[in-house]
Amino acid sequence: MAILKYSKQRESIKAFLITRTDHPTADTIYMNIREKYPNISLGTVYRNLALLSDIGEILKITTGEGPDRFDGNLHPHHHFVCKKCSRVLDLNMENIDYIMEPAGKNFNGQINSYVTYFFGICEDCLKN
Amino acid sequence: MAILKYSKQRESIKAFLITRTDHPTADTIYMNIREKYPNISLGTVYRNLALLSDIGEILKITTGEGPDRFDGNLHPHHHFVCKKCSRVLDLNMENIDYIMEPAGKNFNGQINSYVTYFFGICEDCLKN
DNA sequence: TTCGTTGCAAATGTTTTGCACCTGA
DNA sequence: TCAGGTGCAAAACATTTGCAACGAA
Repeated sequence: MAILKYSKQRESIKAFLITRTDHPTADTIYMNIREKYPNISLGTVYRNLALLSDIGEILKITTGEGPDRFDGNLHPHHHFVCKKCSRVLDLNMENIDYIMEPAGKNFNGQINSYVTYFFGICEDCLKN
Repeated sequence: MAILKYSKQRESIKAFLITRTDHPTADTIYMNIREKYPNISLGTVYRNLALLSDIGEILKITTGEGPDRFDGNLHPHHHFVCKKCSRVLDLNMENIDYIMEPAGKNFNGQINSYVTYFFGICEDCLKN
């Protein structure tokens, strides 16, 4: 990978993601960054989101429901997706990395990582 | 949901998926079904894949790398995605449904299901 | 006859890319 | 200076949808 140069757009995307816990989509990020940098383009947002998630400074969340979402929280955690309102919530659960051990049994490839998404109905949707 | 009527297109998609263990994409399925039904349209393939996965007769696999894939194997299992060749393989591993228990702790919503994808390098790619 | 299903094509939604210009180091 | 970054617009992709005709029950 090439050497990174500073860019205020990239910094601002990263800074924005750190302030949010709702895992916004590229478009939501674009709308928000535009308030500070009205000329930023959606392409730049996508390019930087891809770059940042490639180098592990943010997380890309692909749930299978709707567009990708992004997360600035690097603390290891898993996500819950509400089937009703599509909200994505952080789960405060114990580490389950041990599931990689049974996954590697009877398998001759090399397992390096995993993702888990939990689905159901969120607290708010249960009430309404 | 409305009452289902028989359709040879839908049957043939389902039958095709049962013969495959490589989790084909909608487009691959389309290409293959076309050999028997040259007039089938890609829209019909997508409609039936969505329908079949809605009623639980097939599985939709969204790994975050490339287009969705589909699986006719309903036996509970998890998938491995090769970061190098993008192949999706079945993992023959013990049941890990117990991870839903820790996931539900400290969480007030209702968790009904989960998916897990394991990533790494497949056996073939390790050799080459 | 009814209503789910299909083929076709157009539209949609999301993401990527080419290119000329800009900017950080 | 120069490679990386940006804005813009077009393109690429994957998927969905409207509609008139078709076909199963």
